[in-house]
Amino acid sequence: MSDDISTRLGRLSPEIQAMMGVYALYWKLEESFDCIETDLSHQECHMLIKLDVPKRMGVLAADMLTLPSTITATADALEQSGHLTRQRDPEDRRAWLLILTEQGEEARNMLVAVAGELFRSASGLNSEETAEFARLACKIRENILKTGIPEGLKK
Amino acid sequence: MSDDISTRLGRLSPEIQAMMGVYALYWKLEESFDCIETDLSHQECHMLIKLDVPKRMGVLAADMLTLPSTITATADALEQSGHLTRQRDPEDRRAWLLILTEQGEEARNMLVAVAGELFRSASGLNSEETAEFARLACKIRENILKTGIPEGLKK
DNA sequence: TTGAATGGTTCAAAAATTGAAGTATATTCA
DNA sequence: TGAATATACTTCAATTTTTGAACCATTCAA
Repeated sequence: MSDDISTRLGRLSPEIQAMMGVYALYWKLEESFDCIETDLSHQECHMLIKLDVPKRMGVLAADMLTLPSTITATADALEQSGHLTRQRDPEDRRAWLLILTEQGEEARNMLVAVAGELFRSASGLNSEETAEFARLACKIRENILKTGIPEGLKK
Repeated sequence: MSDDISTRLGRLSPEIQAMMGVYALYWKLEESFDCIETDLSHQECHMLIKLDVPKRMGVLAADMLTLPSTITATADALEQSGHLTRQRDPEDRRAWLLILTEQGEEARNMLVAVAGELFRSASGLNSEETAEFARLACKIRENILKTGIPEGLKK
């Protein structure tokens, strides 16, 4: 039964296999986020996890591949709930730096711990495989942050 | 500048590094989907790609970790646009099998080809790394399809 | 053959995302 | 210098997507 799945998957190109794995993992992780005891939205969780150090909103928008207006909404919510504060970037007073409060730090630590646990149980990989997967994932992430939209595919 | 990113990422656990890579890749791929010349929604693209062989709607719902009602809506749209047909599953007449039409097959082939290209350019991995990544991704996907929600995290 | 379970549908409410127009600060260069 | 342009973020209304509860039809179990 599950061999069926394996054999069918085997016939797909490695790229599509990789993509399907990524989608399955993403969807699973998102689903699991619902189970975390917290009243944060998914987008709010993502932002908290990304705020390991203060960051500009524009940087977050680029990183999360979303529009500035979405970042504004999410930051508003997190500011409202006391998880972060806005502070003008002294380097460029047009920009805001988002800075976690103590409460925000606590929430972030909890999320990072739970997310790590989620990855372990969702992926089922051992620590060696996890390390290898992480290595490639980092490489991919750096490539994505470095490059824009692939040529020939712009709107 | 980008060393900054690398060093910061290096301090995070492999699990979180893996997750961040997965999120970056997922977001990038979704963004790139917008650039594909087609009037299919993302969910419709996902469904087409998953329909390498006829599948029940329930199977798709489980696979895409979404609600039956979402699958119904997506299938309606794809049926409307002539990409697939519904056919009662002879094994269980409550269930529908979703079967691609010729037009659906064509669209799927195009999507699979473009998606492969997207993965290559977004990830920046060479073919050896891609194969390794795909291997782990398949393993993860199988684990996810096999297991339910991780214990202790149910609502 | 009746009651419970399963596979899918409907539809209205809720949530998330978009995009265009606006404010404030920076930068450019005539 | 200062006028024009670009950048960083905000606002808000419209669109899109997702959710979830009530529902119908078929199957399974006793």
